[in-house]
Amino acid sequence: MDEGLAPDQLQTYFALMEAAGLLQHHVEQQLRAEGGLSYVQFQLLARLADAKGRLSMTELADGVVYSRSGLTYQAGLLEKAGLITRGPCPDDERATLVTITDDGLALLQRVLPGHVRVTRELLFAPLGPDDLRHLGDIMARVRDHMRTQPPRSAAPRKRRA
Amino acid sequence: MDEGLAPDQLQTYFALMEAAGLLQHHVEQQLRAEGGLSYVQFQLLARLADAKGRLSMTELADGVVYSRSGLTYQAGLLEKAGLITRGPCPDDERATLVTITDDGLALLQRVLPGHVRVTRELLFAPLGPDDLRHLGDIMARVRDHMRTQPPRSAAPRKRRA
DNA sequence: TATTGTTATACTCTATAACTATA
DNA sequence: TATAGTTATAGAGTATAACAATA
Repeated sequence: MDEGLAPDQLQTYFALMEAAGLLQHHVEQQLRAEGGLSYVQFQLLARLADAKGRLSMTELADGVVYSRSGLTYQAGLLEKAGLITRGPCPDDERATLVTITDDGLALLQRVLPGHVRVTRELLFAPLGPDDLRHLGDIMARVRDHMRTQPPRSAAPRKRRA
Repeated sequence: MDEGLAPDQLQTYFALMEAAGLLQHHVEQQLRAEGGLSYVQFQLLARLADAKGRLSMTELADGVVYSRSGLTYQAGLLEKAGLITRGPCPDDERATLVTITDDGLALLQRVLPGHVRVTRELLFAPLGPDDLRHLGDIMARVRDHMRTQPPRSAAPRKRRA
């Protein structure tokens, strides 16, 4: 099996992508309806709430957004909504430190129950304790592996639509 | 545990979402670079290739796109690129039947090896045979469960950014 | 020179509603 | 009336490149 995927690999891949897509779609609907947030914005707020201190723009972007300007755009929206603040960094005057506001934390709290509800009903409902253990172990390993992969600068041919 | 998620559930959920996001991002880069296709377009072509016959627009949209006009837009692009054709349906004159062209099939073939390569290197590299079996079984069950869930018309409160 | 962040801009994609035509 | 598909249009989001300021 040097090239191509075995049939069970292909099925697993497609099942994973479809399930993740459906889950993300439902979660985005819930976040939008109950908090006016996109999933990216939710991720940024959650990351800021987790890192109780402040994060630089670069640290905040990591893994969530794939371009500098993309984060500047989102941070602009969140700041305008009063959910975060941006300020100078004492250590490095080039950097901007981002902090979540009390309103931001409150919004996160308001949105979380529904978020958890959707996740539980859609993802965990059909799984037993063993499934959960296996899935958590596997996905943690996969995620860690992906994080350490080089950005893969591949860009060979290019044609068509 | 009637409300909220256990810590291991939360970790599993986040690991799944991050891994799926990273995988999708890499796959999209590869598809764009080697075939000029978005992931949605790839899904549509793959679905058409799989269903060797023709599919109506509604059948084609199912699960991939969440609005009628979204599919019309994508189908317009694919047709303009010569990858699909649209024609009338004998059974139901309201419907449009979509077919993948030889060029569409050829493009799919050209893109598939790289697609498989990314998937193997990113998703399957860190997994053993048991992992693959577990993951395939779990995700198939989760996907099937999600498919049968009602569209959940929830849309309670609505505020903020 | 390299890095942090912003801005300007163009582009892709999606969703809503209005519309046509057929069942 | 309900359904299949298209169109018009507006809005959100992303990426590229050029830029300013600091390391």
